Amino acid sequence: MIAGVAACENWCATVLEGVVKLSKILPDGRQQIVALLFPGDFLGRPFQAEFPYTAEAATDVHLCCYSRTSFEGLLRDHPKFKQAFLERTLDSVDVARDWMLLLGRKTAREKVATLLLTIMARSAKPGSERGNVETELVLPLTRTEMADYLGLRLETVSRQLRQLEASGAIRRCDVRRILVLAEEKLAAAAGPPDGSESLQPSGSL
Amino acid sequence: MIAGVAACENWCATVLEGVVKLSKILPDGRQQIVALLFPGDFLGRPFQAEFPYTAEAATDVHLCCYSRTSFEGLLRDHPKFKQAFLERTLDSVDVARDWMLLLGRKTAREKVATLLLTIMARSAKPGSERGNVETELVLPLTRTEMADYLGLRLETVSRQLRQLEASGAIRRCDVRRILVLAEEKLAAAAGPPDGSESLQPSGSL
DNA sequence: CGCGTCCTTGAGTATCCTCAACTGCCGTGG
DNA sequence: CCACGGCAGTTGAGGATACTCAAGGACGCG
Repeated sequence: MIAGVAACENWCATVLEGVVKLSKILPDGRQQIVALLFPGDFLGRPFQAEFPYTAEAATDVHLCCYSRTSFEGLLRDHPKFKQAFLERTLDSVDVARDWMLLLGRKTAREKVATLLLTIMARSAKPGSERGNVETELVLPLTRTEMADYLGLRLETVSRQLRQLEASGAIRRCDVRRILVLAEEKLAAAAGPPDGSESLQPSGSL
Repeated sequence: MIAGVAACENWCATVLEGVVKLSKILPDGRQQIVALLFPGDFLGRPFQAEFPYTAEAATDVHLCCYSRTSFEGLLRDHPKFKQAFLERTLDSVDVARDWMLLLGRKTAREKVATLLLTIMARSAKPGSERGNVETELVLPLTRTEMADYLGLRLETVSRQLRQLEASGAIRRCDVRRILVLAEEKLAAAAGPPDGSESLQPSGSL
């Protein structure tokens, strides 16, 4: 179990529990979270000494760690494993580019609503078939982190959450806990769906 | 040689000449260019029937095309090739995430300056060792396309270019041709460099 | 109890967007 | 040959969204 910032140059890991954020930080303090890693996601950068991000635990995290070189050996020796890793990496590209659309072209309202839907989708247990009942979702991020993920300021995130609540889409039970009252309203607030929806949101890097 | 929009579901290609833009388009018309493909870059999405982007020629383009399945066969049968493709794909993730930082956290000025530097770097001939002389660079994009890549409006791009000219960093010879008078000024306008600079800008997807 | 962190809310503002007019260029066709 | 329309770009005026700054509340911890 690890909490805090990790260097992540000579090792890789699989997230077992919790959420890890990957971010880029400018010298002047501006920060952009570039990915959220949920259980099952891979953390690391094979075939390169430099790890080009800052990895930080967003919640308490359990990792399954291994050395970078041994992971590279695994990829070398097991074609099927390598194939799976390649497909995951291709998915990571798609996920990053989806987020580019959000960062570049969506309004603050749409950004926040999209984030809630994304967290809901990714933190759902794979097996649990949820009906249309109200879903409670636990935010793994602070307001500042949400802002850094969405390209907004924390005050803006706070205000948009309040407005989503006013619209009846959600209810803020608690700072970290949000009840999704009307998923369709939330989806509407998230803006028009991209024409080419990817099927499975799996495989972050 | 191909110009126009391509479906790109059952084939892949390598860009031989020209520039291809990959974009995501929302039903309401909002558009985000998610990658620019220069000569040597790969175009396609193996292991998936859906191609999740719109590919469009930004300039006249020469492609080396092959069927998706045959490319997948190549990956299957040639581990070294697969390795190279995997590393390129990993680089693509990094490139996309670098751009996320730009989209989420940079000002209009910084965005435009960064774009110019990026285009300069990517369109430089690999062999040509350029001294500190003034470099002329040819934009492969219209103002609208630059805006769609940067998450701005075309008017804003136009104004920022004028201001960069006023600052003495560049000179607009022509709508499409820009003379970089002072690369260090341009770099300054592009904002603080990211702490973890990747070494080679190669390998888009 | 006091302090620090996170969050909320308000007031004022700046950046970037919207709308609109105008220019230059180019290809078409009278 | 020149008029015309369309497209790309520039520029200006005005406005909206999101930011900045600031104050205050809630909560946890020493």
